[in-house]
Amino acid sequence: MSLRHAVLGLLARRPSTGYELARMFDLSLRSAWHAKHSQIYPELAKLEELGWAEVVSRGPRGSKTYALTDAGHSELRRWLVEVPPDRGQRNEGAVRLFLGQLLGPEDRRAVFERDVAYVEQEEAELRALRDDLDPDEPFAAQVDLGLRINAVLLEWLREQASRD
Amino acid sequence: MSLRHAVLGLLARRPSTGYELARMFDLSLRSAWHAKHSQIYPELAKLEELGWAEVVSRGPRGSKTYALTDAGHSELRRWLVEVPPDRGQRNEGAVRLFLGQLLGPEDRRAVFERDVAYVEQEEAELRALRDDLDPDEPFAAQVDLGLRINAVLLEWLREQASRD
DNA sequence: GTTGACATGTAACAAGTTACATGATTGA
DNA sequence: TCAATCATGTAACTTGTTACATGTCAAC
Repeated sequence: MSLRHAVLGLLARRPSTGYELARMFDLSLRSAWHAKHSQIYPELAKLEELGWAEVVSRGPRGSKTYALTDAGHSELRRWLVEVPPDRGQRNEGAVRLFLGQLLGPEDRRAVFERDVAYVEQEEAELRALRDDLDPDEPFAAQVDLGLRINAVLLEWLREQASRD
Repeated sequence: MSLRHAVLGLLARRPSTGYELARMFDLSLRSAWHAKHSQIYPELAKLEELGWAEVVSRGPRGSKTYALTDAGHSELRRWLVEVPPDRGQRNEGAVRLFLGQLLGPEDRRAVFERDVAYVEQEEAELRALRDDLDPDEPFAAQVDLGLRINAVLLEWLREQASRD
Protein backbone atom coordinates (compact mmCIF):
# COMPACT_ATOMS: atom_id res chain seq x y z
CA MET A 1 0.00 0.00 0.00
CA SER A 2 0.91 3.59 0.00
CA LEU A 3 -1.72 6.24 -0.36
CA ARG A 4 -0.42 6.95 3.10
CA HIS A 5 3.03 7.86 1.84
CA ALA A 6 1.77 9.69 -1.20
CA VAL A 7 -0.25 11.96 1.10
CA LEU A 8 2.70 12.30 3.44
CA GLY A 9 4.81 13.37 0.47
CA LEU A 10 2.35 15.95 -0.73
CA LEU A 11 2.06 17.39 2.76
CA ALA A 12 5.86 17.62 2.89
CA ARG A 13 5.77 19.84 -0.17
CA ARG A 14 3.33 22.15 1.50
CA PRO A 15 0.68 22.04 4.24
CA SER A 16 -2.71 21.46 2.65
CA THR A 17 -6.36 20.70 3.17
CA GLY A 18 -7.91 17.43 2.04
CA TYR A 19 -9.57 19.29 -0.77
CA GLU A 20 -6.27 20.67 -2.01
CA LEU A 21 -4.69 17.22 -1.84
CA ALA A 22 -7.51 15.80 -3.93
CA ARG A 23 -6.78 18.45 -6.55
CA MET A 24 -3.06 17.74 -6.51
CA PHE A 25 -3.81 14.08 -7.15
CA ASP A 26 -5.92 15.16 -10.10
CA LEU A 27 -3.41 17.66 -11.43
CA SER A 28 0.29 17.28 -10.58
CA LEU A 29 0.17 13.55 -9.92
CA ARG A 30 -2.66 12.78 -12.30
CA SER A 31 -0.81 10.22 -14.35
CA ALA A 32 0.87 8.63 -11.36
CA TRP A 33 -1.94 8.34 -8.84
CA HIS A 34 -5.55 9.14 -8.61
CA ALA A 35 -7.05 9.29 -5.14
CA LYS A 36 -10.60 10.25 -4.30
CA HIS A 37 -11.50 12.59 -1.48
CA SER A 38 -13.45 9.75 0.10
CA GLN A 39 -10.16 8.01 0.65
CA ILE A 40 -8.10 11.09 1.44
CA TYR A 41 -10.15 12.37 4.38
CA PRO A 42 -10.04 9.10 6.33
CA GLU A 43 -6.34 8.85 5.54
CA LEU A 44 -5.66 12.32 6.97
CA ALA A 45 -7.49 11.28 10.11
CA LYS A 46 -5.27 8.23 10.35
CA LEU A 47 -2.12 10.25 9.78
CA GLU A 48 -3.16 12.49 12.65
CA GLU A 49 -3.84 9.47 14.83
CA LEU A 50 -0.36 8.12 14.03
CA GLY A 51 1.16 11.47 15.00
CA TRP A 52 2.57 12.02 11.50
CA ALA A 53 0.41 15.03 10.66
CA GLU A 54 -1.57 17.65 12.54
CA VAL A 55 -4.11 20.35 11.88
CA VAL A 56 -2.24 23.64 11.78
CA SER A 57 -5.08 25.96 10.85
CA ARG A 58 -8.76 26.14 10.17
CA GLY A 59 -10.21 28.20 7.33
CA PRO A 60 -13.56 29.81 6.62
CA ARG A 61 -15.56 26.89 5.21
CA GLY A 62 -14.69 24.40 7.88
CA SER A 63 -11.46 23.63 6.07
CA LYS A 64 -8.59 22.08 7.99
CA THR A 65 -5.02 22.55 6.89
CA TYR A 66 -2.73 19.66 7.77
CA ALA A 67 1.05 19.74 8.05
CA LEU A 68 3.63 17.06 8.77
CA THR A 69 5.02 16.64 12.26
CA ASP A 70 8.69 15.77 12.78
CA ALA A 71 7.67 12.15 13.07
CA GLY A 72 5.86 12.49 9.74
CA HIS A 73 8.96 13.87 8.06
CA SER A 74 11.13 11.07 9.30
CA GLU A 75 8.60 8.45 8.31
CA LEU A 76 8.52 9.87 4.80
CA ARG A 77 12.30 9.84 4.59
CA ARG A 78 12.38 6.29 5.90
CA TRP A 79 9.90 5.15 3.30
CA LEU A 80 11.68 6.84 0.40
CA VAL A 81 15.14 5.67 1.38
CA GLU A 82 14.72 2.39 3.20
CA VAL A 83 11.62 0.72 1.85
CA PRO A 84 12.35 -0.99 -1.46
CA PRO A 85 9.96 0.28 -4.14
CA ASP A 86 7.17 -2.02 -5.11
CA ARG A 87 8.05 -2.68 -8.75
CA GLY A 88 5.64 -4.46 -10.98
CA GLN A 89 2.36 -2.85 -10.40
CA ARG A 90 -0.71 -2.94 -12.52
CA ASN A 91 -0.29 -1.13 -15.77
CA GLU A 92 -3.33 -1.37 -17.94
CA GLY A 93 -1.63 0.40 -20.82
CA ALA A 94 1.11 -2.20 -20.98
CA VAL A 95 -1.40 -5.04 -20.84
CA ARG A 96 -3.31 -3.47 -23.69
CA LEU A 97 -0.17 -3.16 -25.79
CA PHE A 98 0.63 -6.77 -25.03
CA LEU A 99 -2.85 -7.95 -25.98
CA GLY A 100 -3.24 -5.54 -28.89
CA GLN A 101 -1.02 -7.90 -30.86
CA LEU A 102 -3.89 -10.38 -30.87
CA LEU A 103 -6.14 -8.10 -32.88
CA GLY A 104 -6.64 -8.21 -36.63
CA PRO A 105 -4.74 -5.60 -38.69
CA GLU A 106 -7.62 -3.13 -38.87
CA ASP A 107 -8.52 -3.15 -35.20
CA ARG A 108 -4.88 -3.05 -34.27
CA ARG A 109 -4.24 0.00 -36.37
CA ALA A 110 -7.30 1.76 -34.93
CA VAL A 111 -6.10 1.06 -31.40
CA PHE A 112 -2.56 2.25 -32.08
CA GLU A 113 -3.87 5.37 -33.75
CA ARG A 114 -5.99 6.15 -30.73
CA ASP A 115 -2.92 5.75 -28.56
CA VAL A 116 -0.85 7.97 -30.83
CA ALA A 117 -3.49 10.70 -30.52
CA TYR A 118 -3.48 10.40 -26.76
CA VAL A 119 0.28 10.52 -26.43
CA GLU A 120 0.48 13.49 -28.78
CA GLN A 121 -1.97 15.37 -26.63
CA GLU A 122 -0.10 14.50 -23.47
CA GLU A 123 3.09 15.67 -25.11
CA ALA A 124 1.52 19.04 -25.85
CA GLU A 125 0.41 19.35 -22.23
CA LEU A 126 3.82 18.45 -20.90
CA ARG A 127 5.49 20.94 -23.22
CA ALA A 128 3.17 23.70 -22.06
CA LEU A 129 3.84 22.73 -18.46
CA ARG A 130 7.59 22.79 -19.00
CA ASP A 131 7.48 26.19 -20.61
CA ASP A 132 5.67 27.54 -17.56
CA LEU A 133 8.26 26.16 -15.19
CA ASP A 134 11.49 27.62 -13.89
CA PRO A 135 14.01 25.11 -15.33
CA ASP A 136 15.76 24.95 -11.97
CA GLU A 137 12.67 23.82 -10.16
CA PRO A 138 13.16 20.15 -9.24
CA PHE A 139 9.81 19.30 -10.78
CA ALA A 140 11.09 20.42 -14.19
CA ALA A 141 13.37 17.38 -14.34
CA GLN A 142 10.34 15.18 -13.86
CA VAL A 143 8.48 16.83 -16.69
CA ASP A 144 11.53 16.41 -18.84
CA LEU A 145 11.60 12.68 -18.14
CA GLY A 146 7.93 12.50 -19.06
CA LEU A 147 8.67 14.18 -22.38
CA ARG A 148 11.53 11.85 -23.18
CA ILE A 149 9.47 8.75 -22.42
CA ASN A 150 6.58 10.12 -24.43
CA ALA A 151 8.85 10.68 -27.41
CA VAL A 152 10.07 7.07 -27.35
CA LEU A 153 6.56 5.75 -26.93
CA LEU A 154 5.24 7.89 -29.76
CA GLU A 155 7.92 6.70 -32.14
CA TRP A 156 7.19 3.10 -31.26
CA LEU A 157 3.45 3.51 -31.62
CA ARG A 158 3.89 5.07 -35.04
CA GLU A 159 6.09 2.20 -36.17
CA GLN A 160 3.42 -0.23 -34.97
CA ALA A 161 0.54 1.67 -36.53
CA SER A 162 2.26 1.68 -39.92
CA ARG A 163 3.35 -1.96 -39.76
CA ASP A 164 1.55 -4.82 -41.55
CA MET B 1 -11.05 -2.80 -12.98
CA SER B 2 -9.79 -5.37 -15.34
CA LEU B 3 -8.20 -8.50 -14.02
CA ARG B 4 -11.14 -9.90 -15.91
CA HIS B 5 -9.85 -8.64 -19.24
CA ALA B 6 -6.26 -9.46 -18.50
CA VAL B 7 -7.27 -13.08 -17.88
CA LEU B 8 -9.45 -13.04 -20.98
CA GLY B 9 -6.44 -11.83 -22.96
CA LEU B 10 -4.12 -14.49 -21.65
CA LEU B 11 -6.67 -17.18 -22.43
CA ALA B 12 -6.93 -15.81 -25.96
CA ARG B 13 -3.22 -16.41 -26.42
CA ARG B 14 -3.63 -19.99 -25.40
CA PRO B 15 -5.99 -22.13 -23.28
CA SER B 16 -4.57 -22.45 -19.78
CA THR B 17 -5.12 -23.61 -16.26
CA GLY B 18 -5.35 -21.16 -13.36
CA TYR B 19 -1.92 -22.24 -12.27
CA GLU B 20 -0.44 -21.46 -15.67
CA LEU B 21 -2.13 -18.06 -15.69
CA ALA B 22 -0.63 -17.27 -12.30
CA ARG B 23 2.80 -18.06 -13.72
CA MET B 24 2.22 -15.90 -16.79
CA PHE B 25 1.32 -13.01 -14.51
CA ASP B 26 4.58 -13.60 -12.68
CA LEU B 27 6.68 -14.03 -15.80
CA SER B 28 5.52 -12.47 -19.08
CA LEU B 29 3.38 -9.77 -17.54
CA ARG B 30 5.37 -9.38 -14.36
CA SER B 31 6.06 -5.71 -14.71
CA ALA B 32 2.59 -4.91 -15.96
CA TRP B 33 0.37 -6.89 -13.65
CA HIS B 34 0.74 -9.19 -10.73
CA ALA B 35 -2.29 -11.31 -9.86
CA LYS B 36 -2.41 -13.95 -7.17
CA HIS B 37 -3.94 -17.36 -7.68
CA SER B 38 -6.44 -16.53 -4.95
CA GLN B 39 -7.89 -13.93 -7.27
CA ILE B 40 -7.44 -15.87 -10.49
CA TYR B 41 -9.44 -18.94 -9.55
CA PRO B 42 -12.58 -17.04 -8.54
CA GLU B 43 -12.19 -14.93 -11.68
CA LEU B 44 -12.09 -18.03 -13.89
CA ALA B 45 -15.27 -19.24 -12.22
CA LYS B 46 -16.90 -15.91 -12.98
CA LEU B 47 -15.74 -15.97 -16.60
CA GLU B 48 -17.34 -19.38 -16.95
CA GLU B 49 -20.53 -18.10 -15.37
CA LEU B 50 -20.60 -15.20 -17.84
CA GLY B 51 -20.18 -17.63 -20.71
CA TRP B 52 -16.86 -16.10 -21.79
CA ALA B 53 -14.71 -19.14 -20.97
CA GLU B 54 -15.21 -22.83 -20.49
CA VAL B 55 -13.32 -25.84 -19.23
CA VAL B 56 -11.97 -27.66 -22.27
CA SER B 57 -10.00 -30.40 -20.55
CA ARG B 58 -9.08 -31.85 -17.22
CA GLY B 59 -5.57 -32.98 -16.40
CA PRO B 60 -4.01 -35.40 -13.97
CA ARG B 61 -3.78 -33.31 -10.77
CA GLY B 62 -7.30 -32.02 -10.86
CA SER B 63 -6.21 -29.32 -13.24
CA LYS B 64 -8.79 -27.62 -15.42
CA THR B 65 -7.82 -26.02 -18.71
CA TYR B 66 -9.98 -23.06 -19.68
CA ALA B 67 -10.42 -21.62 -23.16
CA LEU B 68 -12.36 -18.63 -24.47
CA THR B 69 -15.78 -19.11 -25.99
CA ASP B 70 -16.84 -17.04 -29.01
CA ALA B 71 -18.56 -14.64 -26.63
CA GLY B 72 -15.28 -14.37 -24.73
CA HIS B 73 -13.36 -13.49 -27.88
CA SER B 74 -15.80 -10.80 -28.86
CA GLU B 75 -15.83 -9.35 -25.36
CA LEU B 76 -12.05 -9.13 -25.43
CA ARG B 77 -12.09 -7.41 -28.80
CA ARG B 78 -14.77 -5.02 -27.60
CA TRP B 79 -12.71 -4.11 -24.55
CA LEU B 80 -9.50 -3.58 -26.49
CA VAL B 81 -11.07 -1.54 -29.28
CA GLU B 82 -14.07 0.20 -27.80
CA VAL B 83 -13.37 0.78 -24.13
CA PRO B 84 -11.12 3.80 -23.66
CA PRO B 85 -8.02 2.82 -21.68
CA ASP B 86 -7.95 3.87 -18.09
CA ARG B 87 -4.98 6.24 -18.15
CA GLY B 88 -3.61 7.55 -14.92
CA GLN B 89 -3.26 4.60 -12.69
CA ARG B 90 -1.21 4.24 -9.57
CA ASN B 91 2.48 4.28 -10.29
CA GLU B 92 4.54 4.09 -7.17
CA GLY B 93 7.79 4.53 -9.06
CA ALA B 94 6.66 7.87 -10.48
CA VAL B 95 5.48 9.06 -7.09
CA ARG B 96 8.84 8.17 -5.63
CA LEU B 97 10.69 10.07 -8.34
CA PHE B 98 8.42 13.03 -7.70
CA LEU B 99 8.97 12.93 -3.95
CA GLY B 100 12.64 11.99 -4.18
CA GLN B 101 13.29 15.64 -4.99
CA LEU B 102 12.40 16.47 -1.39
CA LEU B 103 15.33 14.50 0.00
CA GLY B 104 18.67 15.92 0.98
CA PRO B 105 21.54 15.44 -1.52
CA GLU B 106 22.92 12.30 0.13
CA ASP B 107 19.67 10.44 0.49
CA ARG B 108 18.65 11.49 -2.97
CA ARG B 109 21.79 10.15 -4.52
CA ALA B 110 21.43 6.85 -2.66
CA VAL B 111 17.89 6.47 -3.90
CA PHE B 112 18.78 7.27 -7.50
CA GLU B 113 21.68 4.86 -7.39
CA ARG B 114 19.42 2.11 -6.16
CA ASP B 115 17.10 2.84 -9.06
CA VAL B 116 19.98 2.83 -11.53
CA ALA B 117 21.00 -0.61 -10.29
CA TYR B 118 17.47 -1.89 -10.66
CA VAL B 119 17.00 -0.55 -14.17
CA GLU B 120 20.38 -1.93 -15.25
CA GLN B 121 19.37 -5.35 -14.06
CA GLU B 122 16.05 -5.13 -15.82
CA GLU B 123 17.81 -4.07 -18.98
CA ALA B 124 20.00 -7.16 -18.84
CA GLU B 125 16.94 -9.37 -18.42
CA LEU B 126 15.15 -7.74 -21.32
CA ARG B 127 18.20 -8.08 -23.54
CA ALA B 128 18.46 -11.78 -22.72
CA LEU B 129 14.76 -12.17 -23.41
CA ARG B 130 15.02 -10.42 -26.76
CA ASP B 131 17.95 -12.55 -27.83
CA ASP B 132 15.86 -15.65 -27.16
CA LEU B 133 12.98 -14.41 -29.25
CA ASP B 134 12.24 -14.74 -32.93
CA PRO B 135 12.35 -11.07 -34.01
CA ASP B 136 9.13 -11.55 -35.98
CA GLU B 137 7.18 -12.69 -32.95
CA PRO B 138 4.80 -9.88 -32.00
CA PHE B 139 6.01 -10.00 -28.43
CA ALA B 140 9.50 -8.99 -29.59
CA ALA B 141 8.21 -5.49 -30.40
CA GLN B 142 7.03 -5.21 -26.84
CA VAL B 143 10.37 -6.17 -25.44
CA ASP B 144 11.98 -3.67 -27.74
CA LEU B 145 9.76 -0.90 -26.40
CA GLY B 146 10.73 -1.92 -22.87
CA LEU B 147 14.40 -1.64 -23.79
CA ARG B 148 13.97 1.79 -25.31
CA ILE B 149 12.10 3.13 -22.31
CA ASN B 150 14.66 1.61 -19.98
CA ALA B 151 17.46 3.32 -21.87
CA VAL B 152 15.83 6.74 -21.51
CA LEU B 153 15.08 6.16 -17.86
CA LEU B 154 18.61 5.01 -17.16
CA GLU B 155 20.11 8.07 -18.78
CA TRP B 156 17.83 10.34 -16.79
CA LEU B 157 18.56 8.56 -13.52
CA ARG B 158 22.29 8.86 -14.10
CA GLU B 159 21.96 12.57 -14.77
CA GLN B 160 20.02 12.93 -11.54
CA ALA B 161 22.39 10.82 -9.49
CA SER B 162 25.37 12.85 -10.65
CA ARG B 163 23.66 16.21 -10.29
CA ASP B 164 24.83 18.77 -7.66
C1' DG C 1 9.83 -41.65 1.77
C1' DT C 2 10.41 -37.08 1.16
C1' DT C 3 11.10 -32.87 -1.33
C1' DG C 4 9.55 -29.76 -4.80
C1' DA C 5 6.63 -28.38 -8.39
C1' DC C 6 1.93 -28.78 -9.77
C1' DA C 7 -2.77 -27.57 -8.69
C1' DT C 8 -6.97 -25.58 -6.55
C1' DG C 9 -9.57 -23.44 -3.43
C1' DT C 10 -11.54 -20.31 0.85
C1' DA C 11 -11.50 -16.73 4.62
C1' DA C 12 -10.17 -12.57 6.63
C1' DC C 13 -8.54 -8.34 5.81
C1' DA C 14 -6.87 -4.02 3.41
C1' DA C 15 -7.33 -0.71 -0.18
C1' DG C 16 -9.87 1.71 -3.54
C1' DT C 17 -14.30 3.37 -5.98
C1' DT C 18 -18.99 4.97 -6.35
C1' DA C 19 -22.75 6.90 -4.49
C1' DC C 20 -24.89 9.38 -0.96
C1' DA C 21 -25.18 13.50 1.95
C1' DT C 22 -24.45 18.06 3.64
C1' DG C 23 -23.14 22.71 4.10
C1' DA C 24 -20.39 27.45 3.37
C1' DT C 25 -18.71 31.20 0.50
C1' DT C 26 -17.99 33.86 -3.64
C1' DG C 27 -19.12 36.12 -7.74
C1' DA C 28 -22.38 37.12 -11.46
C1' DT D 1 -30.72 34.48 -5.78
C1' DC D 2 -28.49 31.17 -8.32
C1' DA D 3 -24.57 28.60 -9.88
C1' DA D 4 -19.97 27.26 -9.19
C1' DT D 5 -16.48 26.08 -6.30
C1' DC D 6 -14.83 25.10 -1.91
C1' DA D 7 -15.04 21.76 1.72
C1' DT D 8 -15.83 17.53 4.44
C1' DG D 9 -17.60 13.41 5.55
C1' DT D 10 -19.98 8.30 5.55
C1' DA D 11 -21.88 3.85 3.54
C1' DA D 12 -21.97 0.23 0.39
C1' DC D 13 -19.54 -2.13 -2.71
C1' DT D 14 -15.63 -3.96 -5.55
C1' DT D 15 -10.96 -5.28 -5.98
C1' DG D 16 -6.76 -7.03 -4.38
C1' DT D 17 -3.59 -9.25 -0.73
C1' DT D 18 -2.21 -12.44 2.88
C1' DA D 19 -2.86 -16.37 5.20
C1' DC D 20 -4.88 -20.70 5.67
C1' DA D 21 -5.86 -25.32 3.88
C1' DT D 22 -5.60 -29.37 1.05
C1' DG D 23 -4.22 -32.75 -2.20
C1' DT D 24 -1.43 -34.96 -6.53
C1' DC D 25 2.45 -36.44 -9.03
C1' DA D 26 7.42 -36.99 -10.43
C1' DA D 27 12.10 -37.42 -9.42
C1' DC D 28 15.66 -38.54 -6.28
